[in-house]
Amino acid sequence: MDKKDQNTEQNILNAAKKVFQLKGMDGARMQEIANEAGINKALLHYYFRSKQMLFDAVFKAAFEMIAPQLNEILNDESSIEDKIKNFTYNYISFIIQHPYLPNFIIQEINRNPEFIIQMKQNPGFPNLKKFKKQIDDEVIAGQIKDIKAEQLFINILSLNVFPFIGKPLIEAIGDIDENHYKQLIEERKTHVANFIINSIKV
Amino acid sequence: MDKKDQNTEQNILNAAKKVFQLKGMDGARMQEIANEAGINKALLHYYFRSKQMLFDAVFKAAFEMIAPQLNEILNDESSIEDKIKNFTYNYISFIIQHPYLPNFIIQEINRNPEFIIQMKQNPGFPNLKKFKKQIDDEVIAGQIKDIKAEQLFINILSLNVFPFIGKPLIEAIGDIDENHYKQLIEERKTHVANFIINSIKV
DNA sequence: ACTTTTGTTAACCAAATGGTTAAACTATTT
DNA sequence: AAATAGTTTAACCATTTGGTTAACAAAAGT
Repeated sequence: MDKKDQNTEQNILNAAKKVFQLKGMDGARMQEIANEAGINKALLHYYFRSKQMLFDAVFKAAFEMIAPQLNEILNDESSIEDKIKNFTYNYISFIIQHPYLPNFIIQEINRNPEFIIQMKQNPGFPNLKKFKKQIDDEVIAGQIKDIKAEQLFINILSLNVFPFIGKPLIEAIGDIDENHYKQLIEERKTHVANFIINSIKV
Repeated sequence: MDKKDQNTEQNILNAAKKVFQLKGMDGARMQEIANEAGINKALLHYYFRSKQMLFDAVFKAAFEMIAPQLNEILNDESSIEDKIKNFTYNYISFIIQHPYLPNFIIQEINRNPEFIIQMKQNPGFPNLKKFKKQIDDEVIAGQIKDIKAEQLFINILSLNVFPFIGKPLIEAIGDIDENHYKQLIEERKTHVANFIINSIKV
């Protein structure tokens, strides 16, 4: 009935994504993925030979959703101020739609750092080169305060990514409920850019 | 021979800490912990009834190492500028000594958010109240730019915690090797505070 | 000395888990 | 319609894994 049933492979991928992103590689169970997909466990192995291969497919798909977002700040042509504004707004909007993505990727990369080394071979893999040149140039031209491109990049990434990964911790310490958290994240779409730009503008 | 052998319980805790922090609850194996501690697997169950209880002990100990660090910025009496400087410097120095701590705690809280809700009952649990009042007062007094205490807190936490959690990602994107990474982190002991203060100072 | 308690181990167990097999069912080709 | 190829399932299997048991050793108490 469901449109999904017409494409078992995609159906499996969707189910696997759900379970893997929630429980991680180690915590996920093939049976649970099969249940989620409404199929037999053997069928998982028919389409994807092993748990590892199924996981790899899910992880790769997840990373390919994130990579273009990062390239927006790394390789775009606009001024640094516009880039930060656009990136912050777009990234946070995007993650609101896919809240499990950042934690999933970070967690699995930490579990097995070799993953990211393999991904690095990919042509579209984010790269700091261009960004570094732009920052160095703008610093020399006196358009922004003196700052290392690497540090600025880490700061941008931190301010945008951590609030999602650290959600339960932030909620607990700040006595913040689900709604308040959502509202804070919504504000951050513009707040984060202002915060960064305030700090580096001359 | 080893001094550790005199206290099996602590010996087990150390081994468990090592394995759990590296592999997480789901990825850790009781046998591996036993091997790491150089003892029989049954002895783990003699001292800590179950994997869950052993894990709880390790997690609690880990959180109790982090909590006082956070309270430094939340409950200290000094000016906001001094607090940010001190906290940043001390926190980063501390985590350099315990690099697996942030990722372990964040990962396990996300896996089971109920953990942190239990921890919240604890008297020493970090709390935003005092910090919030201080920020609100300093904003009204015109000593710092207009900013919500919650957002500032999230920013401080993000800039300090994420660089450790996102290490492999940062290294991959920035083409940064172990040494360069260490150097960047070292710089951040002061850089982060300057970055934040720059942004909020009037 | 001997009894009791505490600490430690090897062997074992039941349940869970990733993976396989052989059969059945469905769609496509001839 | 018969044969072929592709899809799906129930039952099964080997291994791993958390946990238990019973016996043994070492301290501690008497």
